[in-house]
Amino acid sequence: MSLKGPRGTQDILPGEVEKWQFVESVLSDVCRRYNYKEVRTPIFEHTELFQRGVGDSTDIVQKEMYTFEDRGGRSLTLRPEGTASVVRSFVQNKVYGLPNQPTKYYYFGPMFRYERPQQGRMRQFVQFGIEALGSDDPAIDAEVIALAMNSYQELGLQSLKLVLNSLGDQESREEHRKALISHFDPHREELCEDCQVRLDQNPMRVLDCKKDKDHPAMSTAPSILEYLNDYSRTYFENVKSYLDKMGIPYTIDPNLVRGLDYYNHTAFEIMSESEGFGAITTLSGGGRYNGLVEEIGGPETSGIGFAMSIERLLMALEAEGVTLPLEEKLDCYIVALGEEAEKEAAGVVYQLRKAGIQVDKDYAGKKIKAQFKSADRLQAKYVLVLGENELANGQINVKRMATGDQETIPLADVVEYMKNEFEGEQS
RNA sequence: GCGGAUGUGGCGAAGUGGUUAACGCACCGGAUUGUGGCUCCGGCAUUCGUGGGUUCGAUCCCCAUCAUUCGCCCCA
Repeated sequence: MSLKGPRGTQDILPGEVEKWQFVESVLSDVCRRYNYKEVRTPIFEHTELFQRGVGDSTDIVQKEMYTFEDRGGRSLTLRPEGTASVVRSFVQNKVYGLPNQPTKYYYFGPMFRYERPQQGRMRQFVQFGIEALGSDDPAIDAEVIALAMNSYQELGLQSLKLVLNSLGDQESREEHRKALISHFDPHREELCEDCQVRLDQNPMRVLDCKKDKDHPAMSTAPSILEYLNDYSRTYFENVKSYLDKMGIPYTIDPNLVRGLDYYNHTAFEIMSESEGFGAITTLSGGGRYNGLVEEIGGPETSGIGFAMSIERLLMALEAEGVTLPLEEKLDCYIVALGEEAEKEAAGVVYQLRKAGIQVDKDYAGKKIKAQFKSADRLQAKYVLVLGENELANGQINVKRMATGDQETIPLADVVEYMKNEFEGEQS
């Protein structure tokens, strides 16, 4: 094979795609209950949107974007995440002016990052995410987290860990930033190269460096939580108490820093604690991004959201041995014998399908035995046999595969008969 | 961007410097003349990721390249 799909992409074939459809339907239904509406935005945007939205100093913008120039000389980028686009859409369509704020959206679709693929990391991957724009009530932070946890639980995941932190507001962060710099600066030379850069650009990110995590200065580093001003502290306390009321357990991690620049106040990640999940344990992450809407050119509007990777969700389901309730059985397979019967069978198939029954037949000219074998492999619930004998008598043979019972009925009644069979089955 | 592992027919997996490259699964056909899941028999014929080199000769040795995969960084 000379032509393969690009690196880090995958085909999702039947057998696997049903899982995606199922997951998608469950997530949509959770959103319906929380009253989040679907929004669909383009998968490419002006590069500038991500530079401003996600942040110039982030890894995503610095080295992971799929950026290209179109024929008109515009710089476009395949979206690396969903929030920037949703916010852009919110501003562009003046959604902030509509009644019924906050605006609660969800989305589902492919994202693109130029990275080295490994387990749970693809260059094209699918995210499900939600955004709540226009409220700075801590209750909605809790709602977003609840929706995330609820989604995983609904799908059957057990080994989850919710990690929570507050990054504070602008003022708190500035104080904390100063404290961090004066704390780490004396040790500057002992830190890894990346951290030396981080110390200048975004000292908070030094905290979640895995290379330097054992450095003595790490454990004594000033925590953001100690630098929260009154508003930020109260806000965080309220978010926690809402979670407590809902009975959602969480772990506070003052070192949880999200990789995107736009986060403030509430930040959270959900990890899988399942054995054999692989090196990457983060299933989803999110947080508050007050100020992002203005950054994109809209009115002062607060926002919070989160995104999960469907690939990682499916990995977690696999790791926990969760089996999704997927229907694989075929309703009905029709076996036709002889040229006349073939023609007649085609009509029967058409009528049954129009009546809502799932039907398939042989198109390879197989003999009866082989046709039955196909039916068996497709896990057909019923096999209808139409041969010369039946044709001559205006009848058709109906076999229930699970039991092997069969009976011959008038050909004219077959649609009604099968409809009754399936109605009975569902009740 | 860095490091390790791997690359044989649809899939899984042996193997050797030298004529016909095991085997298992799957698939197709037959034994069974109009009825599936078991058994038996047969078929699936040239291909050893790609390019170059060493050699009388390479799937097996060397180099390069590509791809897959695991991990680091970072994230979803």
